[in-house]
Amino acid sequence: MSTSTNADSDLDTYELITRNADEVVTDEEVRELADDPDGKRAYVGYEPSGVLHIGHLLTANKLIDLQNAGMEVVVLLADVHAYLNGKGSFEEIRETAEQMKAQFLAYGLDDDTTEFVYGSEYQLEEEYTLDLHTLELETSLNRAQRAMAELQGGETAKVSHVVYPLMQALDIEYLDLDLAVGGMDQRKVHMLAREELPTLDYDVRPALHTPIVADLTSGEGKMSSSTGVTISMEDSTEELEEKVNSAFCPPTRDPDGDLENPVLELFEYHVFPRFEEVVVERPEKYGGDLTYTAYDDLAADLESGELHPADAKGTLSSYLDELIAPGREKLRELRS
RNA sequence: CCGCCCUUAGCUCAGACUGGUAGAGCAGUCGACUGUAGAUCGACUUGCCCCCCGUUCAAAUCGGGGAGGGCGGACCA
Repeated sequence: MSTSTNADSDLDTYELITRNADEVVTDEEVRELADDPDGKRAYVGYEPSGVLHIGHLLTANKLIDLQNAGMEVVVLLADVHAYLNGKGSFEEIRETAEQMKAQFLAYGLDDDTTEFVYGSEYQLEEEYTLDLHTLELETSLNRAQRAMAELQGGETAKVSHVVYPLMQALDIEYLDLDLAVGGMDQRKVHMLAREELPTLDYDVRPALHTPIVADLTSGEGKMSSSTGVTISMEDSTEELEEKVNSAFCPPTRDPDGDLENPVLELFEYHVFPRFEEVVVERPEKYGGDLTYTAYDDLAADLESGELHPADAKGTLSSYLDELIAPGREKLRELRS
């Protein structure tokens, strides 16, 4: 398998750190980081879940970029946050967190430069708690509400839901970070952190936000609900093929309306960052194999008609399968 | 604590006044058409009608109790 490390050598550190990011806050701060990335700490917080899905893997790709850039990575296994969100008992949450950790390592996070931290290791201590109460005092309910995660259907807003983002803000200080990473859905949390940490005399850290990939079947962007089909670590090769094949994929990078092309997005954010070379295997009657080393070339060919969506899909599912295979194997071990 | 309103398909909701074991839109599934998907046609599926007790030949519907959710309870009045 041709997972890349060397392919990134032609990118400079700043480009590597920021590639595929939707938003960098702020550019100057991140450039400063890029000047001397060694030993700098970046993090993503995840609510433990037993099986990783494509959304987790998108931020994981970014973490791998950051490791390749020389940074240290902290993965917060946010058990206390999960608890606040009603995800079960601490025991249950820990168990899924351990599975999550194993899958991240199988996926390709570097064992030596990745630190996995449980929230409960420090979030229940007195100092943290008092800081949290200070933040509660400083933050309007309205502000916290805007930063909190969207509620699931039928769920009622609880006090825990507004405490949640405040804790995320504090984590950035307590984990001693230099960079906060998250999907675009986390931007309000990070902005809140940037605004409020100084009131506790803590430093402001830059943030980097990855895109939210459009819903596979509809192509609808950002707001895509959790009802959609999602690719996960436990998908079999066949399920993966089926899901990718049923994905929305007009032969264009920019479909009408607010829609995105999810197949292209998956190539851009999941395949090309991790493979030096993408080979489209095609029967002779359709023109034979094609080889790409850059996403833009593939997208341009899809647009021009040189690459048919059906061939793009077949290729996509086989590369995704390769990415997922180690984690799938790991899950099987864990469950046996 | 008090008052009013809500709870029916995965979702948004009709149906309740005038009891007769449930409907629409969207979603979903399957075909047709496309070398993908979508769009478009064609077909199809979906229900502890929040729970318990009662009235009745018969309860989603009426009565009582309970649970969950929403809104309101200074002045203007």
